[in-house]
Amino acid sequence: MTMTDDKVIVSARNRLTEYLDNKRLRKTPERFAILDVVFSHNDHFRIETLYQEMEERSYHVSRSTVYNTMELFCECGIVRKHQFNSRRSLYEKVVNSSSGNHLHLICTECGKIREIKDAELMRYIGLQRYGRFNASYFVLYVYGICAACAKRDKRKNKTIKIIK
Amino acid sequence: MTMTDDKVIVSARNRLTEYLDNKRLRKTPERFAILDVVFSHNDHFRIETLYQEMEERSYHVSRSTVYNTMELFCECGIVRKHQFNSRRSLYEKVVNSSSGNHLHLICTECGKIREIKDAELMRYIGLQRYGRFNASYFVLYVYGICAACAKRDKRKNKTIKIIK
DNA sequence: CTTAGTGCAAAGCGTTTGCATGCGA
DNA sequence: TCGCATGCAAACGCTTTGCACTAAG
Repeated sequence: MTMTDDKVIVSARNRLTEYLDNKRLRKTPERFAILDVVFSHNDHFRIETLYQEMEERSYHVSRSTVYNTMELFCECGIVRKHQFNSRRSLYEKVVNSSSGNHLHLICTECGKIREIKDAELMRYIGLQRYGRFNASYFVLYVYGICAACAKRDKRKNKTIKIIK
Repeated sequence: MTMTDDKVIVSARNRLTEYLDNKRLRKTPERFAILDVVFSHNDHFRIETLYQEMEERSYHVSRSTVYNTMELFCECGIVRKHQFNSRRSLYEKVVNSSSGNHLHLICTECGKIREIKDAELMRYIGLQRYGRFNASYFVLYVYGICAACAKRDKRKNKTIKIIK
């Protein structure tokens, strides 16, 4: 079930090539260079991070190109864009059709994001039908308080009570 | 099960009052005036819209106050903030604990958002447990192509084929 | 009387846009 | 050659911030 990193990136390159062929778009070196950097990440990443990493590899691309390319990747389905907070977007690679359909636990206090795999729940959601709406993928965000923050809050509340 | 609009707003004012009391925050007239405008909406709305509507009512508040207040309302749980696209945030009122837990169908082509109520699915998701993470609410976004866009795409593809 | 809350304007910053240039097909 | 892509810098627009002032408790 699990692919090696090598196979994952090769598969992604193939998917991109196929998509570009279908849409009659150009297979520019920039697109494939950015794809490699994208797939070196195993968690969420920012646009700016990608840009910096490209610079570190001495492969210069403009920020515009990174933005354009990430939009293309989204349409192609090899990455997914998230808007957890208003300021900036976070992206994540999509290894296979089911890898993107996980749920995110988002702490409303510290903002930390944890991914959870729940195959059964995901299957349940995936089986739903929404009339004439043609669903391609879905995202489940669960907001709440993470264990660390809950612990901290508890301590703080105790202190306050003692002071009073 | 359904409350009249009057009861909904009264209930919201009470919830706000209680929250402000607990947190030892001030019950300013601005907060309650904004609350009224918020609850005049039955769908998603923007910050700027709230601001304009306050002006129309000849009740001037600064944009900062609207932003501050909406953040307070989020913490209080009477509104929910959504980041469907990167540009701006959309808000919606939360009438009761279950009203916020619906799913959003988001068209990736035209950006239109439709809300769906699926009590069974919502209950199923709500029953899940996530270890030490204390879940308070969740949001399900389903991305895909809406009926209108699908129709338009179909037409367009036909035309292209004919031309070729 | 204290200080949380408000108003205003400016700053911040991720993202988009316009246009000249470059390069894949 | 054609026009999609890229690079660069400026513009954009939502949101945040700093500071003086106001008013709730």
